[in-house]
Amino acid sequence: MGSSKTHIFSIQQNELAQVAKVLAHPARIAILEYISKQEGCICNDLVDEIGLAQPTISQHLNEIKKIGLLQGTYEGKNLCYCIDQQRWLELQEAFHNFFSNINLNCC
Amino acid sequence: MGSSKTHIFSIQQNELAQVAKVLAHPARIAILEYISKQEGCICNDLVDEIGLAQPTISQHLNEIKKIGLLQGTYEGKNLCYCIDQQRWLELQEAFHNFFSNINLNCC
DNA sequence: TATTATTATCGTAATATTGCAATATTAAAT
DNA sequence: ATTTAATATTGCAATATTACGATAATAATA
Repeated sequence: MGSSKTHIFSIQQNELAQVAKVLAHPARIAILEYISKQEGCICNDLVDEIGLAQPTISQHLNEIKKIGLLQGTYEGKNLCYCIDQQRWLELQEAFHNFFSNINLNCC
Repeated sequence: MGSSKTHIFSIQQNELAQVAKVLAHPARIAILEYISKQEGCICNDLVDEIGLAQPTISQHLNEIKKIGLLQGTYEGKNLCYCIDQQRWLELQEAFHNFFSNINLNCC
C-alpha cells in the first residue's frame, strides 16, 4: 500500500488529477508564469529566478514536459522552452469543464 | 531536503499549488463529482461508490475540507457533505485567472 | 444508559515527491 | 578534436502521500 489505486478511477479522473499534480508545486507554477513573461526562456535564467538548484529546475521542467505543456527548441546556442499553446488551451478547457459541470445545488 | 521550499514562492503561487494538490488525486476528483450528483451525501455511500476503505475516504474528505471546499452538516441522523458554493466559485476563478493570464506568445 | 450505525483518528507500511551534489551529456565555438 | 557553457541524468537522503486495520468518538434510537 501507499501507491494510488488509479485503476479504480476513470481515465478522465486520472488525467485531470495528473495534470493537477503538475500544477501542485509552487515552483512549477512559478516556472510557467516566468516562461510566459519572456520572449524565450533559458533554463539558466530559471535557476537564478526561481532559486532552486539547476538539477531541481531541470526535473520540474521535465514534469511539465510530461503532460505536453512545454516545447523545447534550440535557438542558436540556447535551449528555449515555450508553452505549447494547443495543450495549454486543452488543459484550460479541462479545468473549466470540471468546475462548470459540478452541480452546486447539493444540499 | 525533501520538503518543498514554499518560502521562496509567493502566497498566490503557494495557494494555487495547494489547491491543485487537493485535485491531484483521482479519488478526490471522484468524490467531488459524486457529491455534486447527489442531493446530499453520506460518507458510507462514498465507500461503496469509490472503492476505497472508509478511513481512506475520510482522509480524502478531510483534505478537501482543509481548502474550504466541503461543508458537513447533520441532516437527521446522517452527516451530509456539501460543496461550499462560494469557495468553489473562488477556486474556479483562481484557475481561470491562472490559465488566462499566461502569455502564450512565448516563442 | 446501552446499542447500533456512522464517521474520525491512530499507527504503521509502502510508495512518491522534493531537492541537491556529483557526474554525464549536449551543442556551439575555438 | 578540444574547450566551454548549458542542460540532463544519476544517486541518495529527507519528507510527504496513500492506504488500511484497529480503535475511538459521535449521534440517534431503543
